[in-house]
Amino acid sequence: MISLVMDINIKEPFNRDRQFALKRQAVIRAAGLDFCKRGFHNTSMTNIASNLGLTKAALYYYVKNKDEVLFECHQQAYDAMDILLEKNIIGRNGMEQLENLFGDFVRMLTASGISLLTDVNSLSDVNKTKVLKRRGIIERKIIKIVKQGQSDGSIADGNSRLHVFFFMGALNWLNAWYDNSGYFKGEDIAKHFVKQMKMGIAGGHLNQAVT
Amino acid sequence: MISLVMDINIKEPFNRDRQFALKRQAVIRAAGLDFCKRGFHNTSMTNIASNLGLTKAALYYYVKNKDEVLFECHQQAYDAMDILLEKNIIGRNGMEQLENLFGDFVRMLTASGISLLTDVNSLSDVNKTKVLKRRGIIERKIIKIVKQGQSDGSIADGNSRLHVFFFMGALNWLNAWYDNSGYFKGEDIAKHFVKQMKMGIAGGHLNQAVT
DNA sequence: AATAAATTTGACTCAAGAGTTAAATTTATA
DNA sequence: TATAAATTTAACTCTTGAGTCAAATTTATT
Repeated sequence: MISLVMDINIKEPFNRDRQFALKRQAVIRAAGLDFCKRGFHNTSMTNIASNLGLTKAALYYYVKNKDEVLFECHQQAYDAMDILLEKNIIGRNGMEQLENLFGDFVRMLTASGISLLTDVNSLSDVNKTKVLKRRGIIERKIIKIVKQGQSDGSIADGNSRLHVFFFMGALNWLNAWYDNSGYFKGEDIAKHFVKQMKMGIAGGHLNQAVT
Repeated sequence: MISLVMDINIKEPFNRDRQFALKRQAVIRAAGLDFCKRGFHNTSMTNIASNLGLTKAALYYYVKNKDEVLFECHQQAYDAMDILLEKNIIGRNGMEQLENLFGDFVRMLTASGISLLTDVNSLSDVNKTKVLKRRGIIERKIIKIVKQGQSDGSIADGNSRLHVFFFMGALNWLNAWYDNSGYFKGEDIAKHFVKQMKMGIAGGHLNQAVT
């Protein structure tokens, strides 16, 4: 439906609404990195602003308050995860799906500048409820994949919830220690983590000897 | 060297220094649980005090300031981990040692009321340095066990640091979601987690088919 | 009973940081 | 050039919570 006469992309940088939205996104992402590195309460709005080369007043041109910023950080991460969940509904069996998904999670967290924050208690009550609800939904989707894998034999029996909590712990912790400029390259971590995740819960035909 | 005439234990409750120390420990532990549940900055000194049935002023009879409380929480966890590291230097091979150790970690965290906090950035610079140093030492001890396991063949090749970061992530995350009164019993989690940790990095003779 | 320790009461100081505002200035758009 | 959007400056208000303090009271110890 895109007309060839009227090129949309070339006008993009002149679309102010679009620019506003992009800058807002950048603000959230930068704030997320700050929160991840120093913690929500150890990061002031002034900090966030000056890390962006901005002023506190300018920051408030893009966001309502600090609570909204934290909330949007969570949303950003969950949006990304939802997309990856959508993308990875394919796969020979539960395990294959899970491998792709988990690898994508790691790649997303190490490459996109999106932070998977765990500080839910610093949110206002309303937003905390929303975030926990959404986290629960994502959690259940992952558990569903695991259960599917247990049905098709690609994933070992055992409490599916604990299976998931274990490797999602690795993911949450990754976000805390991972450093862009550090020793490990994102892709290497992804490969390693997928393998360790997989082996940890691989189905019976792969681990009869060990149980 | 303990004289049989002078019984030490029976006088214990009348030893004021000892009572003071015990109460102080209880304060730290209670604070740790609060920090774990709501976060350091979302827990006021008044909160901690009233959760103990005390008054803020009484709290300051036992601790110097809030920074000290957070610092001692970390110390408490690391003291416990050090003891478990000492206890588990035995074992047929690296993996067996690691299994015992990891299981003990889980049991300790689910049973003792000791919290493994991750908020290091809310500490004063001096204490943050101390905590990170100590965490590094413990990390290296665990990595050493893993490397030993890789030598004796009980643990799979691959970056030992990533091996450790993966399952220690599960441990840190456990502390965030575990709830005393919740669905899972500590011992069940321990058994499950040990298994999943083990399978994730089991040595070649156990997982040739999967690599 | 005398003394020391443990704790309460309640009022207080102080600092940090969120959030606001208005006016001036710069930058982009048409 | 005129207009609207983006940003700065700088000063300001308000709230929260850490930490202090002194005097009174309760509890344990000898």
